[in-house]
Amino acid sequence: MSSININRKSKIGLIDCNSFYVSCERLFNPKIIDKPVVVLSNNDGCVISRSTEAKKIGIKMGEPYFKVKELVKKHNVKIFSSNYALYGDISRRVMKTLKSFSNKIEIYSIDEAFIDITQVEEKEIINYGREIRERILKWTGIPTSIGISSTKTLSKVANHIAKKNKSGVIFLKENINEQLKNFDISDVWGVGKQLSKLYKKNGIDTALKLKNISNTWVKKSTNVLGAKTVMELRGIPCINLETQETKRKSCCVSRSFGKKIENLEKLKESVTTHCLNAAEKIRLDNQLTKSITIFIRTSPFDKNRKYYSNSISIDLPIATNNSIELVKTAIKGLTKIYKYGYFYQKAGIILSRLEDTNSRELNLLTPLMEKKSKTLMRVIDFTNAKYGRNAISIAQAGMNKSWKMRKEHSSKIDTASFDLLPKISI
DNA sequence: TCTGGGGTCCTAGGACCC
DNA sequence: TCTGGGGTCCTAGGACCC
Repeated sequence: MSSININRKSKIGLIDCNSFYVSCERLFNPKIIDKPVVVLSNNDGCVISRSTEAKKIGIKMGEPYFKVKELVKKHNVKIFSSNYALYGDISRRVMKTLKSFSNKIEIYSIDEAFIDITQVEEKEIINYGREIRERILKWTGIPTSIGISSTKTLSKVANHIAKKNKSGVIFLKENINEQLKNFDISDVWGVGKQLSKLYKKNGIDTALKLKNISNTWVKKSTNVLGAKTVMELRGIPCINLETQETKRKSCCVSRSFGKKIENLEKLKESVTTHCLNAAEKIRLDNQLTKSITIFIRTSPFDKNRKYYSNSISIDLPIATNNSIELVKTAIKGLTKIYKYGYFYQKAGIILSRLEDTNSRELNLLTPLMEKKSKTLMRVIDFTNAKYGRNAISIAQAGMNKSWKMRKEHSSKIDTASFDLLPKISI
């Protein structure tokens, strides 16, 4: 079964890791446990994870790093560049621990999962939540918060409250309205920037007011998702628990450059590198792509220069996951959208309309070439897995990569390496 | 000087057909 | 001069999430 129906009597828990990336860095660096810590996005661009101490200082989520440098210096905040290999690994450990409680789990993001715990009796529910927290902390070292209620949207609300609560576990059943009354509309799951603006303009500034809005109004003013959110706040489940991990439908690889680039050759290098990475990803999942999109843009923040952004989508004649073929197509597309005289800040590719390799079995008519290229791709993937990404690459990807992103604060922790484990002297 | 990256879903509107 | 209407399918772009 890939999806579990949630009903009014369900108990759905949302487990969310506290300051996840920061917590991961702290695992390997006990000295920073009580210190203000932040983790930066790729290219050391924005703040994407903050410890409680860092939040208190006034460092905001998503803020550009250069804007908080003063605060960082003043309060001696510890800074980390992001290390997704590490976070992915720790995330798998957390999810595995969670599965020791139940298989009725939806892994919602790298640091969040829904769990169906309907079988647990109401009077036991808080204790059960505590047990989950304790086990995850003990087995992985990661602190979590748990919100429990009868719909996903309400358990999100509960989780939000649990984050600010000492116990870390909230069961939302009685006095829901009391809680929703003080719950800001923009913190409701599914209500983003645009919807917030619309709701606030109409005097709806809390979750309770949204809950009590008329069905006709919400359907007329928003879309089905808006209506679902309202129903879910009322305790009427509209969103199922997706227990089966599905394959991705598209695959995007893009990066900002460490410094802006003007030159087509350098853009080609980066697009080539992105293609190789994306192709490897879909091969790993046994997928083929039927369409590739290439996009480039200059910085949207630079008010002194003219903005340029363009993309092109190209359909592949036959679904493929062959790196070389994808690179060739991408370069062709890039050449079409490239304009001389701009300082580019970012480039990327998207593979879409992905399908399973199995859906297209090789048969007698399959050209020999295709079989050969499959073998070549397998060898490349194997070598790169063993000797590090890009051990084998193609010349087009460039050797010195002067456009490479900034990563000045990396903890360089590799969970597959013994050398980096803390040493104990006896 | 310096502003992330990778996804999903929905919908309006165009293309096409009869 | 007059220039339908209704249906389906597809896609780009927008909104949302973390």
